[in-house]
Amino acid sequence: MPDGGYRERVDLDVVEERPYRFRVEPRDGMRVPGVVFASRELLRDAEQSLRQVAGVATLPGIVGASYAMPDIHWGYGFPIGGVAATDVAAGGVVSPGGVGFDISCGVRLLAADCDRRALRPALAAVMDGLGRAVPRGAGPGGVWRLGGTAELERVLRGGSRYAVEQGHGEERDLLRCEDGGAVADADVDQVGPRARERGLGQVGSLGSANHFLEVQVVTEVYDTAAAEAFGIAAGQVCVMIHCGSRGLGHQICSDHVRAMDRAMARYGIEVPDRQLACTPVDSPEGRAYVGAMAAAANYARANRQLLSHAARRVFRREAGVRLGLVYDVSHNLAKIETHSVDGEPRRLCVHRKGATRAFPPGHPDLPADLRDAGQPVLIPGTMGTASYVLAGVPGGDAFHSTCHGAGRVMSRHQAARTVTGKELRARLEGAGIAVRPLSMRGLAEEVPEAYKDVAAVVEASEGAGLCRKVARLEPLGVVKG
DNA sequence: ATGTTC
Repeated sequence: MPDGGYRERVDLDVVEERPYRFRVEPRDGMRVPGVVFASRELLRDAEQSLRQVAGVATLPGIVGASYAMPDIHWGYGFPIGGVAATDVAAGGVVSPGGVGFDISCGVRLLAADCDRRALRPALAAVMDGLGRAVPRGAGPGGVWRLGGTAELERVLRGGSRYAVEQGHGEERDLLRCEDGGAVADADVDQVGPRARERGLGQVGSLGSANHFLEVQVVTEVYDTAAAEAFGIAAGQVCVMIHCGSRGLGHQICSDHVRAMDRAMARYGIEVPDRQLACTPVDSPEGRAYVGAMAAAANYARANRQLLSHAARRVFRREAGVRLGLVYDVSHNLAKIETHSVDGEPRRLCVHRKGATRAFPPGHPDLPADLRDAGQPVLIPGTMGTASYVLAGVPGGDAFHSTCHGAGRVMSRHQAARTVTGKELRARLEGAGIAVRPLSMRGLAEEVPEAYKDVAAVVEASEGAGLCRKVARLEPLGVVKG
């Protein structure tokens, strides 16, 4: 793997254009400016990430600006929170670093047909059941044992749709999934043998780090009409699932970064950081990555579908409660979308890395019952803190994108030095939050103080005109790797 | 994020 990272350069010229919007003036090969939506407070110590915004602005075919969301922080090549669109017909590139290692990492929210008071007597049994039913942590293990590579290929092509066809969900679920539960352009031939091997045993598993399954309660509704359209109300119990494509997506990213790093020179592409490896979307290497990435996207969706199904079985058995899907959306993905550029419709490759698509009300790709409210945007908070449901807004900037969550401000090592897992568990249980961790070390690494304040991220996103708040949720129970 | 450094 190329070992990149920006070298120190002269300071960037960053101008506050208006509240929650900063502009990075073009220089040093930048083809477009940088535009960062954030507060001054959220940009504290963001120098490295701003340099990454500037680096992304040098990519061939980039249009508009190199954008970053309020939860911007340092990532591989692109900043996490980065959004960049390239013009496919004008030699625009696709870059695996613009998607990230956890391809199609995302969030799914289910709403229970009960409120927190009704669940209370069964909560401990539900949490115990979830603790047994939800595979998690590093390495293999998943709720679904795939028959072999042929069935893996059906998952890679069919995503949530295939999982539902096999009995792991309801037909209605697919109406509430981005892209109906599967993207169409998966090319399984571009998924290498190691990725396949790693993917075989992990369908239906959370993974580790900031991934979680939480039982939550809606503690505040900001937009009653949108909340009603989404099927949530104050006091209602929900289940939020945050996970991605596990080792399969990680391996695909590694494989295709390597291939592009080797091929780039042939296309005459130079980038200021090897981690920005890319080739034109319309090239053999570009098409190969896009096809493999789409396969990983479907894998991640099937993963969330299977975990939903596992949670449903536990809720039905332990509490007689039914879970309906609110929405499922990714925050690490590149998609070919049509957007207006200088008044002309253009086919763009929109990279969203730690950024969520946020279609406005009336968008034709939204299901009819969500058309008036706009697309639900699901923001997972840090363990033990609040999560949010947002909605897309008219005129949303950055190709209809908004934030994805709280960014880390403390390293795992640093975090684990501030508290033991045992202490943190006691603190959470004391606050009325049931915890079912796999590892105490892993729990300590996710101490809330290791992250930015998700409420500030959401405020800045709304203040920047990228989305609006619909509801706030707080955890009743956490299942973690 | 990740068979947490091929």
